[in-house]
Amino acid sequence: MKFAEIYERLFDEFGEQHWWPGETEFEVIVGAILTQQASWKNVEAAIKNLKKNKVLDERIIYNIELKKLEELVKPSGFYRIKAKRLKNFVNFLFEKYDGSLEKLFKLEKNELRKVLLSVNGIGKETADSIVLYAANKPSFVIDAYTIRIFTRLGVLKEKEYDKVKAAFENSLPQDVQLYKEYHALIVHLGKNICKTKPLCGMCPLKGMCEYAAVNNNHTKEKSKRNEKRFK
DNA sequence: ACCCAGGTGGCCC
DNA sequence: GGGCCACATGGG
Repeated sequence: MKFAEIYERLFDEFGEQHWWPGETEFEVIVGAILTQQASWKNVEAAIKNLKKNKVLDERIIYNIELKKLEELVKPSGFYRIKAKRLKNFVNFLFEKYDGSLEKLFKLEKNELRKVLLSVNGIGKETADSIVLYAANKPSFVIDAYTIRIFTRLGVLKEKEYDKVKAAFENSLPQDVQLYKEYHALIVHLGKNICKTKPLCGMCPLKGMCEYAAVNNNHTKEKSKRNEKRFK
């Protein structure tokens, strides 16, 4: 019930987010893998390297030497493991779908999600990002911001990925464009406003946000981290 | 000198 | 099923 209202507020405040920035389906997939726990700025640098060297292509990544690929994706961080993950994906694509994204994307969305999850290095968020932003099928993407923000809002009790995903999908029409925009707006809010401190005065969700609860959560999270760090 | 970023898998209990 | 950890670059 609240999910639609929050979307409206975010959209009114921030407008179209123009996600995903990738030019091709494959570029979206590469971006989805490289952006794991990395800033998009760093991912852009890595993708730029791939483009400059004309490597941003399924078959070329399939054939390229791992060491070479590692060098190119280095700016995105975790570069050895991410190079391996890109290889894992294209290996999967060529061995099971003749290297054809078109064939892969013919799968029904839940089936597509399932096979993507079978690739080592593609977890739930990456799989959903690929289903939604590359294959254009309505699979709501959940990330750390989504769980943090909606828990603080009191809209969510559950923090488990699949349950959170179901909560969004059961409250919204199955609309690819809406799912794309909503996730992008949540990330925008998380990055710019709800990051380290709840700036409720500037937040488009003011009035829905329990300020005290938010503050308490922050304090708890901080002290828990500090406790760990100083031990 | 910290902290954080559009996570994931492996290992342990 | 949950808690920890490694993975690594670039920016605040």
